[in-house]
Amino acid sequence: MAKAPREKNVTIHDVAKDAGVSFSAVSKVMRNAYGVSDALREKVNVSIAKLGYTPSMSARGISGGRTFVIGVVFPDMRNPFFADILAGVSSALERTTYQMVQGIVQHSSEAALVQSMTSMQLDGLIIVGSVSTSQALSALAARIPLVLIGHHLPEVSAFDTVNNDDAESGRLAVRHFVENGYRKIAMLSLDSPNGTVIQRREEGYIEAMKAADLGKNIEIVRTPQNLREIQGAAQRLLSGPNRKDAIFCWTDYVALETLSVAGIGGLAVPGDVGVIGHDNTMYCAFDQNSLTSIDQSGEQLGLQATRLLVERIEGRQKAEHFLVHPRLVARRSSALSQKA
Amino acid sequence: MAKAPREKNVTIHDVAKDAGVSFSAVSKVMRNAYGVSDALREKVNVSIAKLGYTPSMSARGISGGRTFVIGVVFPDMRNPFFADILAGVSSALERTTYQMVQGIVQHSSEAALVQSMTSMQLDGLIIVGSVSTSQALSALAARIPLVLIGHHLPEVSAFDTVNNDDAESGRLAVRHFVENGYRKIAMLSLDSPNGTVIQRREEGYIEAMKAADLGKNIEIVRTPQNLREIQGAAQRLLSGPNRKDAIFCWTDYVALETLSVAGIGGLAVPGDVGVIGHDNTMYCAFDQNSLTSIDQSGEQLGLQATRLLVERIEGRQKAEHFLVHPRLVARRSSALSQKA
DNA sequence: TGTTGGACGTGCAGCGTTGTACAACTAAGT
DNA sequence: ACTTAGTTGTACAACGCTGCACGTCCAACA
Repeated sequence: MAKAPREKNVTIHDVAKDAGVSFSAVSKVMRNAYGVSDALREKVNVSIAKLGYTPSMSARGISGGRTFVIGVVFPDMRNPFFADILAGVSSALERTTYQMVQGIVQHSSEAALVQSMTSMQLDGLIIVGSVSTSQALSALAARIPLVLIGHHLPEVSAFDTVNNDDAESGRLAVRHFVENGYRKIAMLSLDSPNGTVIQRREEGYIEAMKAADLGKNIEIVRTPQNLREIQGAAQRLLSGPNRKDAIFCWTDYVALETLSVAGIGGLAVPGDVGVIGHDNTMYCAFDQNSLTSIDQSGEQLGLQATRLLVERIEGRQKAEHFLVHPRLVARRSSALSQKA
Repeated sequence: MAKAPREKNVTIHDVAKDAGVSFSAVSKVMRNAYGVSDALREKVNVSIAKLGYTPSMSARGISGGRTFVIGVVFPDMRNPFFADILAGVSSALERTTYQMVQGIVQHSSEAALVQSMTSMQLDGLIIVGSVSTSQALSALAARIPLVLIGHHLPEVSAFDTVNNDDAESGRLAVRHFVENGYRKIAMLSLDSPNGTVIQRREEGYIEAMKAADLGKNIEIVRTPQNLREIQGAAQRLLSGPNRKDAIFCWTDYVALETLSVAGIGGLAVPGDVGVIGHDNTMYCAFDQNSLTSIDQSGEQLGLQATRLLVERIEGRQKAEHFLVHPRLVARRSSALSQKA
């Protein structure tokens, strides 16, 4: 328990002493405040550079100033889709003074993580795929600027949202399958506490199935995010007398697992079964997968969310809701009709 | 620029007023300090629960206490290997009071990110695949408890390290190829500013090639982390008169790309070319990849790093260095000899 | 020469904690 | 009743900043 002796950080006082000015003057320079002569600024900057001073975020935060750090919270780090979102956030932040830190909800609860981040006085938060209620999120939004990615609930006004049109995703998949001659189209969906995103995708699937007069073929199987369970579900859909000839998967790695199960079971893709994934992550394009997938442009989502968040930090009050339109990227895994 | 009116957070003072005690008393309860009666503790806890009080990390940090938050910094979020490390960290933290936040070096420099995290008064830092010099890291370690994953430089004493035996990885790959009848074995490596990890892997490869009397076949191609360049490099290795019959890739997605290039080029795996990846990430097991890979157990690395970091935070001074031994997981992509 | 006002620096009161010094009270020993 | 020691709670000075209220100086103008 003995505390190791740590080097003291350089503070604003050290800089002030070195430059021979008051510490408030240094603070003014740091904040680009009014009433600083060029001479003073220069002196202070020299000392800052000499001593390698960097301001303490904690102190900034506690005394009401900006920390210029935003947080991005997401549920899982295995899905490469989140990397796309982060790339968008990252590039939106590139020309600003903001830094970003991430929080991944794994064992810890979303609430606890968000609590930690809030109490670190971050300037704003982007939460991806939140499992909290609108009510809890509104309460949170009263304490910190907030943007949600993947939160479809009707007309929240305390925070902004950025969404893919997930119903359209479902419709796109079904229509593409139908155009390519598939009929017994199932959906492999997610058993999730955060309903809305996946639910919309299911609704789009159902709607398009009915529109194509395939209502009797509708089958949705929900599994948790667990390879074993996904595998089992895919196996069931691809065997027995009621075998499906096409599967729309809620995210790419489920689709890749489905390809794997089909291969092991001796089924040809796309001949015996078509597969469509979601998110168009980098693995789709590999020749051994050649997976048709629906692109919701994670990068766009991240970019827009960041734009909205920064606006909000700068003072915007009125909520904005941004919708991204998905597009289907066709590859071999759904190309029944083109098949020789 | 108008600042939105935000709800004030509940502070230790609010709790004190509600419970009818001094604010110091509340602080004592929070810190489990000596000299608190059960009655007092009870009263305070009731008020805390009632008001939903949570301490401010910023204030804690500034006044020298623990924040119970550690940071994990890594270079990239697309490589699923890092998810394995985080899973390890996460599970090591599960039974403790520590929270974790992540920082991903993308556009921002590692130094700037680490600076931000340090100035947020995190209790400790784990850096994965650092590009900083040992010298800079030692300086950093003087300010904050530090553990490095993937930093092979000799005998640093200011911080702990956790490493895979990367030379052994290279040897394992070559030996396995040789045992399976491959001879013209190339290595697809990384063109990286952080040399040490990949360099060791290359050294292991070279050493084993020489030991197998294949020194004249040694060929190492380094590319940046960019699918286009990787693709080009794989294509070159797999065509022309000097075509290789086996490729050891520094990480799995490079190997998956190599499988893809082989497929497009009409080469059979494992018949015409064998492929081995590194990290044994989840995609290896899919039937369409069935990629032999070297498992360095990211989860172990994360687990051990976290253990060491917590020890250091609690006061350990002497450096420790932990080495993990890799193992090869054989799948179809390298099974030349077993081929019918 | 006196006055006004703008430009520039300084002083200081917070911000929400930690942790130490200290006061008040209690119970036991004389 | 009187000291002693232990136990419990309070007061308060940090910590490193922000941002406002002032004080000082100097130039320009009447």
